[in-house]
Amino acid sequence: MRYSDTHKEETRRKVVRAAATAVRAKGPDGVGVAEIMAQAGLTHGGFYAHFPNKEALVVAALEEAFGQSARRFARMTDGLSHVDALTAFVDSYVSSEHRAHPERGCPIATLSSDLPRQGRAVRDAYEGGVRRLIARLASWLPEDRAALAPSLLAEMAGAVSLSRAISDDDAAAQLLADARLSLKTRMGIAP
Amino acid sequence: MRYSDTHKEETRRKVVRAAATAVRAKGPDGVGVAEIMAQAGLTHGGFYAHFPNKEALVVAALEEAFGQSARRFARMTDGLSHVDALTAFVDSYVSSEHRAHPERGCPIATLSSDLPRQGRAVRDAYEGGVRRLIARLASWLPEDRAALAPSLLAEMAGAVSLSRAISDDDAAAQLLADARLSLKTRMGIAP
DNA sequence: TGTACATCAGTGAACGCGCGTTCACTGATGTAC
DNA sequence: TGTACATCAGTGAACGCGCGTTCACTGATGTAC
Repeated sequence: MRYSDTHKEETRRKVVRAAATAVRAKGPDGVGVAEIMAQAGLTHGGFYAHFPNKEALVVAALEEAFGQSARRFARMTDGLSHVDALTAFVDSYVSSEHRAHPERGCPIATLSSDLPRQGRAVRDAYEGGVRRLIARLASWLPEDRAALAPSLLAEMAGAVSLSRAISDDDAAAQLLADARLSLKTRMGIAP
Repeated sequence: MRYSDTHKEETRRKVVRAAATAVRAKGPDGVGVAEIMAQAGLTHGGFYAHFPNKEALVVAALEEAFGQSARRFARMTDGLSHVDALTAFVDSYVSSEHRAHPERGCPIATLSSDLPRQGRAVRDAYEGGVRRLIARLASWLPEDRAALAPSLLAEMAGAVSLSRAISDDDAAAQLLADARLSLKTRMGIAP
């Protein structure tokens, strides 16, 4: 083997990370293979040494994006009580910061309407990510509210998503603030 | 004039209606001009007698889609008290029926993630539709809750949107039911 | 240690296809006489 | 009323372009001697 054992794997990871950003920024059908490869510092021809086709890259990109979110939230909430974890989660998810940066945000808020139109493999990867996020959220909720996790996540993603359609920053911030209060009330952690 | 005065206008309306359905089903970038023209019973070449370009059609399609929703809700809530109108609105928006039919549903629930990536004209048409829907919703709410309209709409659209990512029908129905209850509580009309 | 070789990650030209758009043409229909 | 004409909504071939994918080739690097 003329390259180090990990060389190819490292390249693959670079491509997947570039794809995770690009897919969130432009949607699965809005980015091209060549564009992603260029962002990883490569040319498009080498793509098929790593993936059988574009769909496989989109699947990997989605898993990477959900994984990034998961790791970020795990770091952020590590060691906190359930109540503090929920507060931190809501405050960082339903935020102007998240509204402004779809390319590094939650795939649900960024890709919800693209996904139902994708192929089976992509939809499955997406649904898996959604399910894991719901499970994490449920684990922080009091037992008698854990079943609300899916509709709470829907409210969070819906708020960020709609806030992006509102060009007035103040109006968008107000929407997000109203959503945070509603969410915390439903979670039983409102001040 | 060799055709009736209204002939061309009628054709245009047919095209716009076909586009309103196709755009919601496949997204603005997922449908082709030829496909929409075929669905209106025409060939693609005639398209440019009606629209300067595809973007203009997408704008018209969005306005048509928002208009259809508006007319449907107006019909549904006509003559009802504010409380009954809100109930009817929530029950029909946050429903399994809506989840199952993006192609004739609310553009917000169907296109939220595509829209931020569209051109200016399309985003403006979308934002206009969003604003009108928020205004209608606000007009039904008690005065001291009218400001919640944007975040209520976000919760509704988010619930329908996320329910489409959940393949299990029962789990999706439960999410929608939880969302309806939450919405009615926030509106002050829960039983 | 130095040299020839083998490997394969990556390159870049080329392909087929679908799309938005253009344009010369057609033919149905209203108007003029 | 009947016929020739003018109009223009609609047709369909053709275009340029970008995209996903293929493939013959390159050249950097580890291995064998």
